[in-house]
Amino acid sequence: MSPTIDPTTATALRAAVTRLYLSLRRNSPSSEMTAAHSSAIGTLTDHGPMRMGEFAERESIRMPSATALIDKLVHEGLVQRRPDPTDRRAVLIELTPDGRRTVDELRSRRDEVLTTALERLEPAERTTLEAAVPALTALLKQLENHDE
Amino acid sequence: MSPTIDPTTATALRAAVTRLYLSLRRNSPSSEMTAAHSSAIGTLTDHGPMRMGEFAERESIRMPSATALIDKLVHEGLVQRRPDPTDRRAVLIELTPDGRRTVDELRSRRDEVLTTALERLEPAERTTLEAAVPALTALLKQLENHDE
DNA sequence: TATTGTTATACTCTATAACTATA
DNA sequence: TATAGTTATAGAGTATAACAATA
Repeated sequence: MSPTIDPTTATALRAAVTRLYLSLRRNSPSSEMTAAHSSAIGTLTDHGPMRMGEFAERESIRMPSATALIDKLVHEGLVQRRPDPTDRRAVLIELTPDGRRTVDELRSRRDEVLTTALERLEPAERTTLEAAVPALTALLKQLENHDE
Repeated sequence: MSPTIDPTTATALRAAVTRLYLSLRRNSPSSEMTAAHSSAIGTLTDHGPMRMGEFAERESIRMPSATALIDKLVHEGLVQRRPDPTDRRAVLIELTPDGRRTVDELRSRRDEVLTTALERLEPAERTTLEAAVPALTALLKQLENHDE
C-alpha cells in the first residue's frame, strides 16, 4: 500500500504525452499560422483582453518578445492594441473579430483530427481515455504546484 | 453503440496533453541543454547509429538543419560522425560515451519530477493513468497513420 | 542521372540591455 | 525611483537553393 510509483509509468507517460503532443501539432493544419501565433491568439481567446506584461507571462516569453509577436499579429489584423484606461503607460491587447474567427477555425480543425483518431480506437480504449482526462488534469496541477 | 465521440473528449484531451507537455518541458531541468539538443541525443539513444537523412526525418527537420545541429553536438563532444562502410556518400552519427551519460542523467532527472507528481495523486488517479498509457499509445498510432 | 550530405543565406522566435513615458 | 512597454541587437533553430561527392 506504499505510494511508490513504478518508474516505468512515469517514463511511459512522459513518452506518450510528448509524442502525442508533437503528433497533434504536426497533424494540425495550422498552415499559414506559426506555433507562436496560434498559441498567442489562443491565449487571448481564453483569457480576454490583457496587458502586455500578463500576455508575456502567460506565453512564458519576455516583454520584448511579446511586443514583437503582438506587432506581427496586429499587422495581420488578428489582434489590436488599445490604451489601458487605468494606466497610461500600459496597453490592452485583444483579438479583433478576424482573430476570433481564426481561433475558432483553428480549434475545430484540430479537434477534427483528434476526433477521427478517437473514433478509430476500440470502445474500451476510448472509455479509458475519457476516464483519464480528470487524472491528467490532476497530474498537471501537481506539476504546476511544483513550478512555484 | 454508435462510435460517435463526444467532441468534449477530444477538446479536453487535447488541452490536457498540450498543457502537460508544456509543463513537463518547463519542469525539466535540462539546463545547459536546448530542447533541440536533448531531443536529438534522445533519438540517437533510442534508435542507435543512423545516417544523417534518417536522423533528419526522425527529428522532423531538413537535412541542412540536421547537419548544423549535429555539428554543434559533435563540438560539445556528445556525438560523433563516422563513414558509412556501405556508401561512401553517407555518414553514420552516433552518441559518444559522454553523450550516453548525458542522456541517462537527463532522463532520470526528468522522470524524477513526474514521479513525484504521480506520487502526490490519489491512488485511484494513478491507477487510471497507468491504465491509460496503452490507450494513449493506440491513439498516437491512429494519429500517425493519418500522417501518411 | 539520382542521392547523400554540406555550404550559403535568410526568416522566425527568443533573449538581454538600453531607452521612453508614466506612476 | 519604479514600472509598462518599446527599440536595438544578438543567438538558436529552422528553411530553401545551390553545390560536391558518390552511387
